[in-house]
Formats: sequence, C-alpha cells, structure tokens
Amino acid sequence: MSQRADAVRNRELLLAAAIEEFALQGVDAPVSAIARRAGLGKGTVFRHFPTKDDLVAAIVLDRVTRLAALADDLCGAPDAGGAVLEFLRHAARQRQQLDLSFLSGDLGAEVAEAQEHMARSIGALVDHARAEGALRSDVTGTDVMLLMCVPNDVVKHLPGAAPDLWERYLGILFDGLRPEGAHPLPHPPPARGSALSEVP
Amino acid sequence: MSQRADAVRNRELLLAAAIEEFALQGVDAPVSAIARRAGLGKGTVFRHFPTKDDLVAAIVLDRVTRLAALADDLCGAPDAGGAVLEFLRHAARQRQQLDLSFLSGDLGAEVAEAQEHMARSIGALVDHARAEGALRSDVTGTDVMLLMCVPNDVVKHLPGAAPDLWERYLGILFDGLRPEGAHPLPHPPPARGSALSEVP
DNA sequence: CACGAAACGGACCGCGCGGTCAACTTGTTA
DNA sequence: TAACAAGTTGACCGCGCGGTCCGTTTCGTG
Repeated sequence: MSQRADAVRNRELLLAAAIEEFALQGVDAPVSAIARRAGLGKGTVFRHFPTKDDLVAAIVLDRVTRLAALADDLCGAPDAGGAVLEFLRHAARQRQQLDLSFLSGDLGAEVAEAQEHMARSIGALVDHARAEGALRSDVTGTDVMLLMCVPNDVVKHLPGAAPDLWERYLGILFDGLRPEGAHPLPHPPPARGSALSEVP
Repeated sequence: MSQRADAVRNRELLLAAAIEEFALQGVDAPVSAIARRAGLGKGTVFRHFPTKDDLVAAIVLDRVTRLAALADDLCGAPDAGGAVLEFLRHAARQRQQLDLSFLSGDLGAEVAEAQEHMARSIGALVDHARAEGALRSDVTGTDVMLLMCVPNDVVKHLPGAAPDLWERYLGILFDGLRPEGAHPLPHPPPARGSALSEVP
C-alpha cells in the first residue's frame, strides 16, 4: 500500500481548508489557521506539503487541470462562439470561489505544464470560434486566456457586490470580443509562448 | 515656519522611493527598503508617516485626486466618447507605473472623500457620453470606474509583456462599451454609492 | 555665530510567521 | 493480537517585519 486511508482523507481536508482560508484572508493566511480549520496539527500540513508554496501549487494545479479538461470538452461543441462564452463562465465561477491573482514566484514544472496544456486547448477553441465568425478576427487564444480573469478582477474592487455581478462584466467583455462593430486594435497580440503567471 | 526645507524635500523623496519600491516588490516591500532607496534612515519614514498604512494612503490620495481632476477637465470636452477613452488611457498609464490592487483595510476619510469626488466626476463624464450616443445605453459611471483597472489587470498576468500592451485590451474593452452590437447585459449595475476598495 | 527646535538615524523591541523535530498515536498486515 | 511503519502533534526555533526611542545632527533665526 502506498498511502494510509486517513492520510489521503486528511490531504483532501487540508486542501479544502486552505481554499476556504485563502479565500477569506488571501494567500497570507497563516498555515496555522489552515491547520486549525482542518482540525489538524500544523505539523501535519508540512508533512503533506513540504512548503506552503507546495500547498498553493497543489491548489493551482487542480484548478488549471480542470479548466484545461473543460476547454478540451468544449472544443467539439457545434456552436464554437457559445463554447467560448461557456468556458469563460465556468472560469469565472471557479475563480469566484478563490482568487489566486498574486504569488510572485513560479510554481514548479507540473503547474507550468498544465498551463501549457490549457493554453493549447483554449487556442484551439478560439481558433474554431474565429473561423466560424463568432469572434473578431484579430483576437487570439492568448488574448482570451488573459481576459479570462477580467470579470472577477472587476468585481473584486467592490467588496459588498452581488455574488453574480461578474456576469455583467463578462457580458461587456464578450461584446468587445464579437466581430460586430470591432475597431482595429492599437497593439499586436502577445506571443503564444509567453509564460504567464497564474491565470486560473 | 511650519516645515523645515529639508523635511519637505525628504517627504517627496520618500513618496517617490515608496512608489518605486512598491512597484518592484509589491506593498509587502519592507519600510527599511524604502528608507534605503530614499537615502534616509528608517526612523525618518515613521516621522513623516506614523504608520506604513499612512504612507500607502498618501500615495493613493495623490493618485485618486489627480484622476478626479482629470475627469473634471475632460467633462467639458466636445467629444464625450473620446473623453472617456482619454480618461481610461490616462488611468491605465498611471496604474502602469504602480499597481495598488490589494490593501485589505480602508485608508481613512480623506481617501474615501477623494474617491467619492472621483466617482461623481466619472459619473458626469459617462452621462454625457451616453447622452451623445458614444457609449451603450446600459452602462453606468460605476461600471466605467470599475472597468478602469481592466487593461492593467490583464497585462499583469504576463510578466515580460510589452510596456504598452495594455492599449490592446483597452481597445477590446472599449469596443465592449460602444453602442454598436451591444447585447443586453445579464445583471443590473451595482448601486452608485457602493464603497469601492482601491480603484486607482 | 550661537543657540534652540526640528529633523534625523539606527540600535532595539515584540510579534507572528514558515518551518523542524522528537515523542506519541494509529492504521495495517501477517 | 502483536508489532511496526506510517502518520500526527504542538512546543520550539530563527528570521524579518512594523514600530519605538533617544542621542546626534542640521536648519533657521536673532
């Protein structure tokens, strides 16, 4: 056997507690608070995740992987434009639960790999939609990946906002991505390969 | 005399150093680093700003005040649509120098008052533009104030980006604010009075 | 120039964090 | 059920932060 039963359960408990605590206090939430919320000792956290950064990376990896899988699923959809919108909705909903826009340093090769996977999947999705005429012709997959975070970022600036206010700003954003009434953009898109820090 | 000459010079030095250091390391930059960059002792920082938060508040107050004045100026412009775009450009440029999107708590009455002033000014600007038909009819001043930060927030996610890449995303955003091809928004706008945490 | 007040500097303090460790408990297997 | 590995725990450590304090320096004035 590789893992004891209680250990795998505690790992999940810790991840859930960390997500809640990070959502509540930001990444600066002390590890001790996470342990307390999970009903475990602080030492146990470090047994499962040698470093606080490893804990963060585990959360990010999970989220990025989930989004990549969603993009893959949606890539075969008949209405590509609607699929992009659907993807953005899911991303916003996930990000509403916990916002990870910070975290200076990089999070290891595993996360970087998952991000590349996600980038490819989104690229394919966007290419289809653009070919169908559902998106403006000068927008790229990288653009959409970056813009993914906008609705949550906007709402974050007013603390007492309605929980689904982000839908309003996703509406405005998506109108800006439509081909109708699109004005030429003043700057070329960023390169495909550009390493991005923490999109999910 | 109310202030010694070197004291007022050092205050400016400290503000400039703090802006640079915060831009470089984020708000968590230690006060000692700011003092070092200004060529002063750490104690001097606390003489001018009793608390680190007061230092941050001083920076924010300056920026918000400047933006409010700009909005007031632009309010008399003949082309109201262009004035909104111009305002967003200035805001993005200012925010590119230093990003203040964090800072949990509130920053005192002075800053709150300046923010209200800015909110009123932007509201007037947006009302004019909408009346002229330069903006979609369902967008409000509060919307624009919140969306102000979008171009910088987007670019922040890729570290090595071109310095004026934000213009691209301002282009997409503004296309979403135009009346042509606007789809109905799925959520009503937030109330005018909503206290917002750190827009500049 | 001399003198007092204002401004400065940096050693110092307490606190809370991430991370360690050795004693203890518990799940698993034969 | 015996026995061992795997897992847990919380007291503990070192560090770096925000903030204090007082001896020293500097500016402005008569």
